[in-house]
Amino acid sequence: MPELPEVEVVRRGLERHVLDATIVDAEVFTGRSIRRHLPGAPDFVDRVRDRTLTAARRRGKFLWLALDDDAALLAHLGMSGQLRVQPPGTPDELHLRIRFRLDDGRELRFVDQRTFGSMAVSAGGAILPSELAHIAPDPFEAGYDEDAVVDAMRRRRTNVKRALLDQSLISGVGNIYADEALWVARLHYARPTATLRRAEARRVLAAVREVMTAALAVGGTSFDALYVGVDGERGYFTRSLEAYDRAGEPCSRCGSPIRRDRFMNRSSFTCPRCQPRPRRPHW
DNA sequence: GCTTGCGCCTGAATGC
DNA sequence: TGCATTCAGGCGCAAG
Repeated sequence: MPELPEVEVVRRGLERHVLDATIVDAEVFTGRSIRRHLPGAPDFVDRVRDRTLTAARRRGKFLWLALDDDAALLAHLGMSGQLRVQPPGTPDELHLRIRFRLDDGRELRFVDQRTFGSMAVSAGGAILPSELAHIAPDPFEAGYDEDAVVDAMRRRRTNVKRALLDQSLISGVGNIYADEALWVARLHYARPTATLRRAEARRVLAAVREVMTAALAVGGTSFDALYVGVDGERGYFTRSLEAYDRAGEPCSRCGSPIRRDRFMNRSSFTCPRCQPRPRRPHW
């Protein structure tokens, strides 16, 4: 379940291992994995063949490799996607979806069990692929304007967790870091955004940056050598989580058992004492 | 125009 | 033991 910190780790790995490499050929094994590349697999392969990778960039959970013709090889890892750089002769992974052969014999591989992830080639999108026009800047981008996010959030007629997960408002936050940030900020997920005081909105956005920065500091040390990837088992969320997936365990602040609710068709974890459910009406 | 809900997908975990 | 069901999650799009 890669969110922004995990995707950033992958981006850094790509920057380190495949920059300046040239793709000599590609194979698409699963059409669904390039469903966002509307012209289809033969076109996808044509557009990456003989292209040199000139930069590795990211916005929120999307990342892309700039190509030397100003196009971009765009990737979203979805829930289970991995990008791996493998030496020649490495056996194919069970869920290998796309293979890129590099000019030095290594392969860049897109591996994705659940196929919620995808890749595409965006023409002329080396700086910012047009597919990402509707994705808001993430909290670590130069163009991120936290005051503007505070204002936009308070104008929404929704609740604070839904707002955090809305990639058109702020990008890179998924279910896990949303719960962690809300715990740090002591806000309940169902709190209507329209009732947030400015200071509360600022508090939760600061918490988003805080939990992601901490995760990145740990995640950045978990990957090395000849592969870059998000490993579902290890390296990911080895850092201690305060709320997410801790149902029944004591809150580290007050000792109350963490509670799990079904919310928005997904799990939400809160401390019932530190994050009391908003009374309504709430002004 | 904005908000909400669903479908996509596979393997692990759980239930009977 | 074995089969069936539930769950996990982000995104895009349709419906409200």
